[in-house]
Amino acid sequence: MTRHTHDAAGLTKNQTLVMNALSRSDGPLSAYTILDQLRDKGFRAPLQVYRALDKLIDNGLVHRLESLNAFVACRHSHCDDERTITFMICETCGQVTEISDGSLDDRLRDLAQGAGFTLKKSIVELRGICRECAPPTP
Amino acid sequence: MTRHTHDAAGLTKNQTLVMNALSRSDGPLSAYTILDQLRDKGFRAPLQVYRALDKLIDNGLVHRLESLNAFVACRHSHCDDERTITFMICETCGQVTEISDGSLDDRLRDLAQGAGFTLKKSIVELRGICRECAPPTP
DNA sequence: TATGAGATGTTATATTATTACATCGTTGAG
DNA sequence: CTCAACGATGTAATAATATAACATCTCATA
Repeated sequence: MTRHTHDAAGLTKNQTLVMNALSRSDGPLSAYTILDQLRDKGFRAPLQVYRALDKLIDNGLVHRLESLNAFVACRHSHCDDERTITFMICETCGQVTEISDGSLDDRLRDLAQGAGFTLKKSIVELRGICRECAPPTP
Repeated sequence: MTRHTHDAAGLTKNQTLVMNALSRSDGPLSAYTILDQLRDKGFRAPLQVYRALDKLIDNGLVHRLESLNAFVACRHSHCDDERTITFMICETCGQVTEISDGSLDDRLRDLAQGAGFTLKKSIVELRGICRECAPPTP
């Protein structure tokens, strides 16, 4: 058995707490927001959050949004793991949508390969206004 | 005449100093690194750097790298202004290469449109190892 | 049981970014 | 010409994000 597990995915106590905080939220959370939400569960220091986030990100359960310095629970069916994920971030409501698109992924790989660049990770974040927040069509 | 200009592009004194610091550098610089480089030119506070950066970014002369919290001078021929720029960031040497690719841009626009998302800005940053830093081909 | 790896707790500090407010220079309306 | 308005600047303080360093704890297993 793996160590200190507290749920089906084999997460530790802190990892589970952080994961639950992100899953409950309908949008991205900053590390410090998570910390505040978990103070009454015994969290004291940012490192407790950052350490859990690191593992969750390694496992693919959480994504980091670089342009927000914030984190979201992965909403994906995890059939397509190694593929680039495109995040659409609404600047009005804060909602984040994940898209996995094969042809985008292919194009990015081709671009990298064409430059002799060994691709480790692709970051794609689209900033704009989501359908719900857009002015209604007349 | 426009205000406080100090060079051909119509930049102010502080904007010119920050621009020059970035142009001299062969890689991205953090705002605080720029601040340190400009202390002997009279810079005292981060805000002097951030304000200049904001304008330079508005003008398209500087790009912000979201995954590094750092800034680079634009190396582009500015023929293609409104297009998505892809940054290839070498995690070994720190060099950053800009690529402007039409088909990538088209794909991102299509993805956004398909979701009813009004696209304001696309962030594409590829992390990996550049050709020069890669192990030599045997 | 001893031990080693990974998880955790805690304090301090580093790094990145913004708020708030005062001043100054130029411009343009009157 | 004067002065109001705007944009750039200067400065201090603080907010927000992230990591370093070190001690302790838990558990699997050798």
